[in-house]
Amino acid sequence: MSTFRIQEFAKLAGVTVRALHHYDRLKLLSPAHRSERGYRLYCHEDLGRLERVLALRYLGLSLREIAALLNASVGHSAEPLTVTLARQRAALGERRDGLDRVLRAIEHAQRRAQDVAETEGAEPEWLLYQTILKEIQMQEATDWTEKYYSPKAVEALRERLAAMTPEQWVKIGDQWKALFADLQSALDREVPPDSAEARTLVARWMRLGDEFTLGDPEIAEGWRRLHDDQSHWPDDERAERLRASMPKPEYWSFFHQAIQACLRHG
Amino acid sequence: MSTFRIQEFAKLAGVTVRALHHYDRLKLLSPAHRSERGYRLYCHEDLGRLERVLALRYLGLSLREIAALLNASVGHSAEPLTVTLARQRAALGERRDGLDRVLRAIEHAQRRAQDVAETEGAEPEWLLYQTILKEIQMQEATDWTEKYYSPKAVEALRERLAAMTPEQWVKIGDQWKALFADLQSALDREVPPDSAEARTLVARWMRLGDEFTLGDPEIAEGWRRLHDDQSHWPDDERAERLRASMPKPEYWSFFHQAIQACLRHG
DNA sequence: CTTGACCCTGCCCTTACGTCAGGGTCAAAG
DNA sequence: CTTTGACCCTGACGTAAGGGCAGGGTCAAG
Repeated sequence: MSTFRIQEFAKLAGVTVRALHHYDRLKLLSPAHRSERGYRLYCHEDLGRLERVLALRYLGLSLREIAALLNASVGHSAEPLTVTLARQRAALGERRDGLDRVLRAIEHAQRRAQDVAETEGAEPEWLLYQTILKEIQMQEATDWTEKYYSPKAVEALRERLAAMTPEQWVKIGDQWKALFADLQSALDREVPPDSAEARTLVARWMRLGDEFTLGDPEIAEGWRRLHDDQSHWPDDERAERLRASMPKPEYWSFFHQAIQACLRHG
Repeated sequence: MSTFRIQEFAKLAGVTVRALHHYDRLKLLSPAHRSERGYRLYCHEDLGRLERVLALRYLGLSLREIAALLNASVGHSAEPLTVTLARQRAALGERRDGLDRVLRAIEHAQRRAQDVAETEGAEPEWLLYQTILKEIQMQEATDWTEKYYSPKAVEALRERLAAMTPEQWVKIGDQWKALFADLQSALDREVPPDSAEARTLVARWMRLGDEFTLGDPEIAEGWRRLHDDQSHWPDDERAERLRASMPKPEYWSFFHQAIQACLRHG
């Protein structure tokens, strides 16, 4: 049997010498023999294994997964290849969809940039950022949250999102954040709920709420359900962000106290 | 102005505390102030900058690129945002296309696996590997190499690739590799070009050549042009692999010597 | 005997953070 | 006054898949 030194073998398979070193150290592909001086000597059979490695690497599997798969055939077999294939297909499909969304966001921003450049000449870059941010928010807000809204509300929400310009959307988001910041500040300073400041905060809150729901009770109801069911939200990153964009319980209680104080005082 | 400690700020923006530490160390987003005990204190303005950072991160820019963009506005301006947008769009588009190719390869392999399972019951996994390897080869062989082939040859090649089963394709690749290995071995052992062994190697070479070109002189011509123009190949990774799948100059010269010896000896 | 082309191992570098570890700060509660 | 718990800091190490370099050994040819 003819053997190959590492460089020849690397060229034969189209990989680098360094990668072969790496695979050897990971025990993913060790050469059939070593020369008496320690040189790696690969044989033809090693080429077959390497090609299997490269095939799986092409599919985006990690070297650890590849090792598990290839070593499974000799002994304690793990997962059949077909299952891995299906899982990887799903994962890659999600990644592609994510890329698609980002691409759509870029295209959207580019169109807006062009419009603005044509009409005004100047290029306010913040418009681009707003466009992208809107896209992020939309993506984060969808998915599993929909199950809290009635079908009619989902429909209405979609229409609303599509109809709003990014400026409006981002402005609303900013206003909520500013409101939360001011509420936090009020809580920190222990502003009493029956003060004038508290009343203005309540007024802002209610105005913003109307701006979001636009008076649609179905949307308001869905949002309330979504908010109240936080304990059942998935333990997800998106959930975490959504949680951050929700008023905290302290804010709610301050809000209620302020309203009641307002009612009492006439 | 109200300020936020790091955790509040992180929740407000939907990122982790550690990420904010990271951005601070990279001087990508440093808080407006520090408390006298060293606590980071973020202000409302920082939130705007952070949101720009997150928008660009969503587009897949590296933090280094983001820093360059955001710091460019204050001082030595670099590249306008629109240019970055266009470049990133192209890059992401390529990545998505790559994912699409991988997904198609997986689907292809899955279909084959199902066919085989239905007809034979058993599941020879190497068939799946072969399917994937074929896909890799096809992808690597396309692109810029086409310009060496005449349009008719390109057409013929496409048809041929589509018509061949993966087994055939992979088998041919393996046979070439085995041939190269044996040629290398013959060269190492200084097998004379007029020996019987050399003659069988030449015969294998010619048979394989016929199997690839299937007698189409346009394909053979294009392949020769492709081979002879290696000095002008792009300095690409794909080119490197293709180079590895080409017979080396020594092989060619051995091949010629053997043929001439064969002609002389009758 | 030297030169040049190989080969080896081991260590540090990359991205965008996560994960401790060790130690300081601060407000409320005992 | 001290403790407790919730914060905060910095710094070091780890991640995936190798790239790059350094220091040193091997081997064939000139």
